[in-house]
Amino acid sequence: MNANPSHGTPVRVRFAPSPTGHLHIGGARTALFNWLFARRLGGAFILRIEDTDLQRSTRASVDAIVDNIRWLGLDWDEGPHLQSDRFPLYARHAERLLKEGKAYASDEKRGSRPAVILRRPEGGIAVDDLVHGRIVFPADAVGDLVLMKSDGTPTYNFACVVDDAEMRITHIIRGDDHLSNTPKQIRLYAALGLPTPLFAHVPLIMGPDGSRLSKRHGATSVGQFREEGILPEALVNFLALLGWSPGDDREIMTIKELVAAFSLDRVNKKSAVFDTRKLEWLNMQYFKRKAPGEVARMAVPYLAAFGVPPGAVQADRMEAAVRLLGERFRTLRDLADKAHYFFTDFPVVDPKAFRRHMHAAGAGGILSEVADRIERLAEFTPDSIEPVIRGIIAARGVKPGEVIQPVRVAVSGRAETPGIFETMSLIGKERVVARLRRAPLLDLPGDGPGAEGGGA
RNA sequence: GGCGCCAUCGUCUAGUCUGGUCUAGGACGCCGGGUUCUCAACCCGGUAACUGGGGUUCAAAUCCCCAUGGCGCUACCA
Repeated sequence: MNANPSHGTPVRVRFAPSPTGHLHIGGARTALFNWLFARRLGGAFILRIEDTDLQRSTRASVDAIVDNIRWLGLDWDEGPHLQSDRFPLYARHAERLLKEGKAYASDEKRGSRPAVILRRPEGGIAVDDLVHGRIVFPADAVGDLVLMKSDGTPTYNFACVVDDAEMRITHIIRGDDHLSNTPKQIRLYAALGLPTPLFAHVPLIMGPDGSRLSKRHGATSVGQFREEGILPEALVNFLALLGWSPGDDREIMTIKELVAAFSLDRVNKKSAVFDTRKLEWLNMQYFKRKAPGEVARMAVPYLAAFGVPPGAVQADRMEAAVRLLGERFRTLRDLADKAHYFFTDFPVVDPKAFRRHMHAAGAGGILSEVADRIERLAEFTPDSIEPVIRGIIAARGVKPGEVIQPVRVAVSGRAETPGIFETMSLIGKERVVARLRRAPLLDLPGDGPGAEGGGA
């Protein structure tokens, strides 16, 4: 049924999003599979924008999608072609089908002209899908098919088939949601007298509740993960593992390794649930493999959301903060949140941490003692700070945490930070002392009873 | 409703095509322990799955049928 491009024929695949919104995670995965397939086989990856729906398509969406595909590192060999530039082509093919009697003009008057409709096929249609195998559709599964709408624009199925044929696409790799379109399209290739490409329908990506991934599941666009500070290589790696696996136990794979290992016959049939936690874990794995200086540079723009404008970030200080934080962050946004207090006069204070450690008996006294003793230090290094704190712990005969935790909260605003001596040292003596002195005076909202609902 | 697709730990998956080597492997998460100034990381240990029922066979996660469930499509949207 399907044309079978011989081994010598160069592979040509395409990604054809419709520019009615952002680049969806499912679309990105489809683009990635197409790209991996093309690169693995030395073929061409073509970008085509399906903007036949003039009402819903926007220029901004085209730009955003293209930008995010580039960000993912998926370079294309041709395009982006816009279907809206190709309307005469579709009209020409429709005209031909009309002349040949394969299509008829609708007698229903809806727009300025009659719609062009393809006559229903005689028998059933079989699809030989590269991931599903042979699928047979009964004859009545395909009815008459509108090709050109009354407004003169082509329908999706028609424009798609004309373009895939014109662009000599050899393999159509797309989501399972297009499976039921396939018999219609095969029917169209036949009517057009054009060779039918091979099809590979990849499983859909679902939300945690098992329904198709959509906005209500939270972040679902590539742009949103980008804004969170997910690395493109981590997202690519993660997406590659959704519906495909290399067949061994490898999970952390570079783009190069993915290209080398990719094949359509290892693509799953079952839809996959998108697990943000595993994506974040993978993201951290990529941070671990990067130089702290590079991570620091990437994180600078994210600091703004925590009150630190890019101009206020000293590069060496940020790099030191990244080294100190180690593996304590999973996204760039997360890193910025955990590093902001190295750059501000005072930290954003977590009320829970404050309540827990600052209200402990003697906390105020401890903080002022630490401030007094530390202020006299000539050198403000981890090695000079530690004996002072240890000395106070010993003199009071308390557990280390009873001193260190109040200090940690006063100095960073939170109950978890890297080692306290290193943290204090990097923040700097002046700011540390000021924070220790101010903390006991703080009166945090949400602190007292009834403060929770007190808006008005 | 009709048509189609799919079905292994909570999640991603290996194993299914080419039945035995699977008392079903790995990873995320979760739980416990170690380390420790907190958290993270790390190390050790643990939890947890072949949807159900019928066949076929000496033997079924693997092959066949039915049921059930989930999802998709059912537009002059894409």
